[in-house]
Amino acid sequence: MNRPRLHTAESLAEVESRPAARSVNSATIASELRREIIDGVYAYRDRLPPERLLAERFGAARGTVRAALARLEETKLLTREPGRGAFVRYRGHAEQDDIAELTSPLELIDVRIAVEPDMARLAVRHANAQDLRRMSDALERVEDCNGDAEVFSRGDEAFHMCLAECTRNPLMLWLYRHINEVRHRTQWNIRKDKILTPQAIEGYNRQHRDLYNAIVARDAEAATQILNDHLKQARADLLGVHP
Amino acid sequence: MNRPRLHTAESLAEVESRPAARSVNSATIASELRREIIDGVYAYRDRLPPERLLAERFGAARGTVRAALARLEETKLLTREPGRGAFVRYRGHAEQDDIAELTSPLELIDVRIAVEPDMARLAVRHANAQDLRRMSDALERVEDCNGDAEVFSRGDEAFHMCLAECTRNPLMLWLYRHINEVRHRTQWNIRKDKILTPQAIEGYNRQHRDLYNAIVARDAEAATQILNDHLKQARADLLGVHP
DNA sequence: AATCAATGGACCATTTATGGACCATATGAC
DNA sequence: GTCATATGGTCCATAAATGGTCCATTGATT
Repeated sequence: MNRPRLHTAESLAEVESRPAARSVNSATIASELRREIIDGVYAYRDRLPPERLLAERFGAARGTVRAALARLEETKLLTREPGRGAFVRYRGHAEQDDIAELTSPLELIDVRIAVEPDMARLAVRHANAQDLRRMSDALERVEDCNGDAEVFSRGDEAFHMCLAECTRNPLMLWLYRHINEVRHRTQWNIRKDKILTPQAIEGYNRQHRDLYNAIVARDAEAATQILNDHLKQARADLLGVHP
Repeated sequence: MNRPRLHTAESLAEVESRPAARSVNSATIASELRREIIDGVYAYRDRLPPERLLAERFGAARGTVRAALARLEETKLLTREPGRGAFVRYRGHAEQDDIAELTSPLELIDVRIAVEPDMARLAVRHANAQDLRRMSDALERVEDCNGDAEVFSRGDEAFHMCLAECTRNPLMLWLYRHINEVRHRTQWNIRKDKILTPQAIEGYNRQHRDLYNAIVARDAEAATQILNDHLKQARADLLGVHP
């Protein structure tokens, strides 16, 4: 039946909900909304109430609210999209929110570049025979993906997870589990098909094999270098797909 | 969470025109369901209520709920199976073991050596003026420890935390918060007095100052190198106290 | 008097939500 | 096995919501 047609006669009842004294100017509205955004009243990617509702709430005209929103948009706290609404762009406290939702693919790869090369060094130092066997298994599985982006992606995750296990460092393993979780759950995986062409997969697999050999040979410098190249390449592929 | 509308005295005027006084949009529905999944309202492998029921609960059309569910499925929190329902795919991290208890100081420093040097590189790339100011403040505080190991230790934690914030990378920040938490809570802190002699503290502070200057100068290579030396020294000091 | 912000109203283009209907599959009762 | 029911998957035409824009008017400050 009839849906939200809110702003009808209730405006009369809302006389008290706001001070609504003459402090109705765009600046105060902007600062109040800014505070609410930073305080997390509206979380990252949440939609703010429609301009018409905000106008009612602040006892101001819609144009005034629009001026306030424009300020917040300039400050990068908001983005506004015609027909859709105003959305929070400010990424507040990662502690309470879903970290996978807050992390962009570029930020993810930057973290991986920071962690994994030296993780390979630790892996060389601490991997035992059983670790190497598991790594070899993972390597074969990811090489058997036949160019399927989805299968490769899962196998790749498992392979890198193996590397983390090779370090035999519980904290490192804990950290990488979470990195991998973010990687697995990041919504931008949509681009995978564009990035993971059969040729790209072949290249990645070659690097995987090289990395495995370096670890078996206990060549820490080579392993670090290979993984660094591997991730830098992934970063370049990520950037190259859009602009 | 974000219920801007307050349902106060609307009862009289609102005979029937509003089944649900919320701004119904697929994004908020998705956000609410995601929160419930992560909070464990629906556990791993649980089935969510049927779409038609959810639609009723949220006062939205089924299509709107479906849009929200589609989003959750993209981020791998759900799987939907025709004829059966929508099932939670997210495994809440059991967090059974306290990672701080499982980590030795050597393992901790190994992880820090892996993470922090490249973290400094990201900091150089992304720090803004406000970040640098905060870092400068932290630097002064840690330099004012007067050789007190405990005070230095806390200030040092804050300084390195500042560095993590300089990266402006939410995932990196999230990870380093946990590294720092482990560092703070690890019980092996007993050796601190043996390691953190006034002379050692002085040396560390010199490196801190150098690191800060390198970041201000946007010299990524120097910053990386300094932090690497800094942590390698800490590692050596840690090992040197025992053998 | 001039200026400037705010107001209130109207209209536009875009996007989303709605309310059906029908289908295919899965599950359980018989 | 058969059937009824429940569930997700799909499609469609319509309605509603939303930000973007313009404009004449008002009120306060300068």
